[in-house]
Amino acid sequence: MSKQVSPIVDLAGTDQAGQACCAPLVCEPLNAAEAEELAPLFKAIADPVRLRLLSLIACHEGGEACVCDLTGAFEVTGPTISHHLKVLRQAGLIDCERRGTWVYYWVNPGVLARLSAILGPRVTAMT
Amino acid sequence: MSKQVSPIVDLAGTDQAGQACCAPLVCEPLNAAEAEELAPLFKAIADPVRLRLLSLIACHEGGEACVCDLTGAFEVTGPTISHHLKVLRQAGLIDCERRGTWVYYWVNPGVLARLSAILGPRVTAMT
DNA sequence: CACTTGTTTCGACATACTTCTAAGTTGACA
DNA sequence: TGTCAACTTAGAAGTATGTCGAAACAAGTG
Repeated sequence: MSKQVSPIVDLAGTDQAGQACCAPLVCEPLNAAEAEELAPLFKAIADPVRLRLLSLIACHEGGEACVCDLTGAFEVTGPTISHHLKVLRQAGLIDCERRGTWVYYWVNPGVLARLSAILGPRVTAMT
Repeated sequence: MSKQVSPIVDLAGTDQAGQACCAPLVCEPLNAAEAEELAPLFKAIADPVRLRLLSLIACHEGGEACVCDLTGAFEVTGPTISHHLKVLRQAGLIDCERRGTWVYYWVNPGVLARLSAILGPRVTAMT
């Protein structure tokens, strides 16, 4: 499951072919395969710590944050933060890179947009 | 069927007071309280069966579905479906009503819209 | 090289979750 | 009233998750 830029990203929300892959779940029934694929993504953000981590990273200046910027904002230990970052990374929601002593994380906006589109009440047809 | 809007609904996505409650998490950092409140909602949809249940209910004609319409679509037993429906209901994502022999479920669209807005890349300022 | 700081991995523990079978409840109908 | 069908609740088993402390790994500095 090599992270890097994952292929999931191009399913951002604008369904270029009108495929069911991005239609809001209120528009047409999710099939089993789609549900099996989406559930782990929602599971990744279904934790208060991970939700805040995601938000902190996304809002941090430059769009990226080093682990040391994040650890201080929580009451949990470093290893726990590291574990949660790993979960988010394995889901494809964030990516990271080591630069010298520090490891920087940034959000993969396409995946987030896809989840938003799935839950969206209607296709936001704004070009 | 008129779907009895619950109080949560007015947090739909258009933040009437510019409150942090509805700003996308990529815009400003989620605080601990908000994260604690949102995580259970995401957890409720972080399961393939519940994701499909939600979708099946939302897409069913009339916007509502009886349990017997849902059970057949899954490989799990009736009690398991009932359990998942309860989880969705307790999260506020769906509501139900007994009418005679059958119990009908419908989606609370406001809650879904709120989650979508939280994940959304930017406030969709379309009036 | 040794030492310090930043970050991840490992192993363990308690808690929570998914699913099942069995039994209970509610309402329709003969 | 008795019986059947639709659902829900209760209890149990197996698995997954969140958290920690200890230890390992990585990179800079003296």
